[in-house]
Amino acid sequence: MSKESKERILQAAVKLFARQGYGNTGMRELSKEAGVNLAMINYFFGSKKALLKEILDVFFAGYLQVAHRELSGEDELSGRLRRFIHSSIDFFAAHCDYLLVTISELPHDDPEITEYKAKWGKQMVDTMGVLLDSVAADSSIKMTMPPVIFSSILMSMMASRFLFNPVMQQVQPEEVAELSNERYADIISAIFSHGIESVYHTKI
Amino acid sequence: MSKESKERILQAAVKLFARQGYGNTGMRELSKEAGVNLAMINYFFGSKKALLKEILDVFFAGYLQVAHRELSGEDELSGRLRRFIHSSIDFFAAHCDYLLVTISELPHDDPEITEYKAKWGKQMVDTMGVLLDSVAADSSIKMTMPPVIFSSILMSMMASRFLFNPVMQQVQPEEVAELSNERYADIISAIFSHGIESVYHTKI
DNA sequence: ATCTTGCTTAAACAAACGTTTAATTAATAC
DNA sequence: GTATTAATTAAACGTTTGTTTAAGCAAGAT
Repeated sequence: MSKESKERILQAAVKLFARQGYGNTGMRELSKEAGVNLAMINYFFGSKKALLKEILDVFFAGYLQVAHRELSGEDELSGRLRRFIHSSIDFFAAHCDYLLVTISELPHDDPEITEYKAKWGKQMVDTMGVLLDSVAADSSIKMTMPPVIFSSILMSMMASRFLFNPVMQQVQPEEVAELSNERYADIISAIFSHGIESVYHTKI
Repeated sequence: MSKESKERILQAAVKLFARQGYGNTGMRELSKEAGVNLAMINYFFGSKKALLKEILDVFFAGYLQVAHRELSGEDELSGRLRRFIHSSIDFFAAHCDYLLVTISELPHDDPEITEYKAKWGKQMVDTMGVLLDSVAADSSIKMTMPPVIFSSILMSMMASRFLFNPVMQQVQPEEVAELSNERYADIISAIFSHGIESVYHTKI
């Protein structure tokens, strides 16, 4: 039952942290949700905070893999960008709770977690930076929008659907449900690539 | 000292909730930060959760006022959109901690808070919906991107700078510091308006 | 059969949690 | 000056927090 228990704890943690927040979720509630004894959580993960770190690791490691795959191609930029956005949104949809935990805990500056986020953030920016290199080979042009800004904007556009979903679900449930991830990815792709074109005065 | 104390509590709460999260912040820590006796918090606000509600109210009420002001004009769409984005980012910068608290707590589904977020979310979408009406008078075109999606995307683009700032500050401190809010607003404005043009095949 | 290893359990730990109480001080009204 | 209201305080309320302990259990190895 070893692997099963550890996995169940992780699943329960992602679910509860996403819906209630890390700080608002207790370990007893967590152990009950996972159907596991309280002490098993610290047995497998060491501490509550380490459990959060594990979640961040799983999310970033998985997503960086997706990003590398889609951005490393040698075909034309517009196709690569479009594929990247579609795959990102697919990944976000498949790991929605992981995404919500990550984004919710992003602004908090727990000294233990901060280095984690910085480490992953750097890799994220480096990975998406190759896109920017393709758009603007000239470094003087690239100063217009440094990689950190470029990445943040694209990232938050892609994540917006899932971040605001809990609220928007209540505001206009039908409209949200009708729009597929596919079409959402198309919209983001169109807005971003045409928008970027206008910023760099370049055809993508 | 009445107004001073209540105000100091609110300021301390926004600061700590933004940096540590609502659930990770205790009332004793809060009272110490505010330089006020522990019991004063519940004396003025009733409960910890009511304090969070107050923060959401202050942020949304203030921001909706800004949004109404900038979107109610009768001048051409492009100017209105640009002004709206600039004013939004100015407001976000001036109330950064409020924004961070709001966004961080947005995905959590505390039954007491959910109705609050839905109420404000609806007003938000209604307000920004007038923009969409100007872009796409034809309702069949508007179905391409319902108001909830339109609002979410624009909102998260404008907020991205402040959401990711704590991380990006560590990744590329100089690049982040060099970019003014003014130029950031210009970038968002350019990306969004040209991007939207491409989605609706309309000149804004 | 004994030993070892990994998993699971119930119970306990001190510390911190949000909230309430009752008493005291400060300010305002009559 | 006295009565009334508002603000502030220290102390205690009962829970719940995250973590640790020590004992028990199953399974495979020697």
